[in-house]
Amino acid sequence: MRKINTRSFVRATRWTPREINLQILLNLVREHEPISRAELARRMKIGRGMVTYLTAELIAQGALYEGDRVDSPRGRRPQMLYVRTHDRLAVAIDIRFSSTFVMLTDFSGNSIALETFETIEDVSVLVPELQRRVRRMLDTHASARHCEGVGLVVPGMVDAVTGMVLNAPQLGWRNVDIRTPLQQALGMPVHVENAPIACALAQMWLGRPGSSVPTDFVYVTVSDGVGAGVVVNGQVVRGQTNSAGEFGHVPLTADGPVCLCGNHGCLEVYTSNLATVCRYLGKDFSPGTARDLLPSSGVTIAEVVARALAGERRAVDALEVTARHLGAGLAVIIKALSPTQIVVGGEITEAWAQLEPTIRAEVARRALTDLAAATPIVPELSSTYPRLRGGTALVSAPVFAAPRFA
Amino acid sequence: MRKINTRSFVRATRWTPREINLQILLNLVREHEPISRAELARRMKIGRGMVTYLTAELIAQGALYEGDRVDSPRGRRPQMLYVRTHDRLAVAIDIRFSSTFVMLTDFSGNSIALETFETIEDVSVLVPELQRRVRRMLDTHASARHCEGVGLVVPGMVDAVTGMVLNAPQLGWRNVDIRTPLQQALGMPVHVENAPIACALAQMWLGRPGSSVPTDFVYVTVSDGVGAGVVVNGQVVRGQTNSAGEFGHVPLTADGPVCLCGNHGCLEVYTSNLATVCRYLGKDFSPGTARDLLPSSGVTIAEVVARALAGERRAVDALEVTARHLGAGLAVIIKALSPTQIVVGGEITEAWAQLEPTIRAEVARRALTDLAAATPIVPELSSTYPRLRGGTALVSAPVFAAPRFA
DNA sequence: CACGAATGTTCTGAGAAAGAACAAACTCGG
DNA sequence: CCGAGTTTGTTCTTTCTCAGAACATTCGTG
Repeated sequence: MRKINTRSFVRATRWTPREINLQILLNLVREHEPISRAELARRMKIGRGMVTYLTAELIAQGALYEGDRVDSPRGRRPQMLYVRTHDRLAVAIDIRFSSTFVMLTDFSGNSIALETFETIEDVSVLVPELQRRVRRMLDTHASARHCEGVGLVVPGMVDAVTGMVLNAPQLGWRNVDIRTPLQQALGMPVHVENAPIACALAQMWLGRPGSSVPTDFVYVTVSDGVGAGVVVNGQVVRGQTNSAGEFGHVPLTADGPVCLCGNHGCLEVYTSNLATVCRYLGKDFSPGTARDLLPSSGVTIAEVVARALAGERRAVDALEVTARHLGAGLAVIIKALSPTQIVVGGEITEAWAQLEPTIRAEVARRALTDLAAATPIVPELSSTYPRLRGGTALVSAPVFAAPRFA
Repeated sequence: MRKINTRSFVRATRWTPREINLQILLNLVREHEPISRAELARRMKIGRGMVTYLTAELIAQGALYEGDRVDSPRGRRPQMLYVRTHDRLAVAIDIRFSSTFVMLTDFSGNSIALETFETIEDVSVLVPELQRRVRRMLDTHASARHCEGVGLVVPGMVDAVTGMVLNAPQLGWRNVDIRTPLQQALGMPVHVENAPIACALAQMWLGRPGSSVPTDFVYVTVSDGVGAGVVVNGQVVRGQTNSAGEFGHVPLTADGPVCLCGNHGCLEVYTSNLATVCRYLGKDFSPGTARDLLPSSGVTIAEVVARALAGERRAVDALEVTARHLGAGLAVIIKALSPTQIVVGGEITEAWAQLEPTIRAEVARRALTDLAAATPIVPELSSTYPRLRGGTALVSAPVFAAPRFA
């Protein structure tokens, strides 16, 4: 659902319908490709002549391309249209607590190359390193295909307009501008976004063709912290201070463990990967100790999940408790926003089969209505690199999303 | 911020810009009235000719009217335009646990007549009673002015499309259709809406002229229950199951008193009027006893507020505790949505001066950032009948809100 | 190989926005 | 009292896009 904001663009001009129709057409192709001009005309209830006119412009822009003619029962065989994605590239970068991932993808999110290195927190060192790696990747793999931008995903709040990283505690960044230097170094547009929002955008714009764009859902990321990307009426919710979706710091209890944010009993202190690992190790979770404890113990969340899948009792129990609290957190989201769907991302989703019954039961127990209790909750496996898909979406989504009118 | 949904209306036609511009123009007049054509042209950055053309249509439709010419320093004196509200009427009905309010208002929410009677829960008795009262009101006070509809506000979930009351526990209504019979009885359109959402709509569309339409805020109602109307990107959030905004049932503690919804420690069990009165009376709050206890004790929330204002220690303390928990609840809303403003409605706002410091302190203590902590929290006094204003908004808002394209 | 049927293109007309030109109404200064 | 200057509001012409019809293309079929 794309919107035209009649407040920010002051007026509709003679070209407004044209821009709207171009947008609708592009999205119809995106959702139904391959699709013929005649079919588009039927769906949009406009003449085929108009479609010819509009597609010509989109083809000239390089947004669509014509495929082969395809068989049809009778009459002239239709010429199919496709969204041009395979030769338009994007670089997705995911900066996390310990590792940084760099992936070269095409516009539909298909991986072309992937690199990993230890996270460098000093921006003045990080930017040249990224520059070297991205350059090399493009030289090696791009082969004449054009890279249209970089999508940088960070664990923390980001200003939507300036791209400033306002606060990313895991990286120790406060009011860091990485966009400007990286943009200069690489000579291409750089988009910076908070991880859950980027993941939500990927859900919207990199979903399977044929499925329509989801318009009311919440993407919950469970990693070192717990965050959420909220989409309402087809628009990402950032809030006044770019801090919407901080469901990780919703309190579940008034007297639980202290969280990094200073409050007691936040969802995050029960369900973050740190908390789960601590629980597995039999240690009390506390924000101070966890950071030091975990690396020294050598146990990672992936390890805990693997052991749970192998049937180790202690690991299963630790995840069980995480699932129960996560269910409580999701129940809050359902009460607040009543989304059509909740997508959960993070390492623990690899054990979804074991977690789901507990989560569902907890949600059902707390839901206000049967319908709310039945809210679909689906996992996105971390093996599909959701955050890197989010990075790609940062570059490719603006092509499909609502046009901005000056 | 009005939106045009490019998904539901399939395409933009040649008349789309015209409809958009009519909408923008109408809203500019609404926000800046009185305003001249020349000023509108400057704001919309279009020629004065276009404005003449568009205003002519709106005047013909009866949406605008021309006022007097006013003085200007030099040149031809501009002719001011106004939104036609004073001779367009609406009936607002607020059905509450004990009393039902019926108000005849004009389109800007000015009260013309007000009646109250004891709530009748049986719809087949309620509808004829409402019919009698509305008829009489219109006969007595309308005097040639046309009543364009009824806005009915109920404490509970309402289906946005059908107008069915899905669940209103205070009235004992489940899947009750009051819209159809009332519409037939009165022969005018009836809009049914959940109270917090209606109040939020009133905030958007019946705000003081000169102030722009707020686009990201939450309206929290504190009465027998606690609910919220959520507005994001200029659109009301209803959620999949029409149950968005149920912040009253967000848990503050895991082991607090049991709520009507079956869970422990909901915001509502600490901050609803029932809870506050129970606390004042020194009784433990429990959903079963409260309903019976309060009428028999004869103490109302208004009484408690009055005694607190008069300085009675016990009343002040009871409200203090309510305020602290309310602050905790608002903190959850701020984390979830980061709104630009929170509006609080309900009887307890009459004691706002005493409550505010406590609420603010609690919000600040729990907020994640300084900016979030500074989120404006403003009261709407119940003496201004916010729910009835909401009823009026149900009728008048569609005139200003986004047009629907077939 | 003519015919029907479907797709895709081209052409003409209608209607709205854009903007220039014009009319109206007022102030101010001589 | 009158004309210059200024601002508002109206009218008229131009321009550009949508709408829809007519036309061209390309297939299967008898």
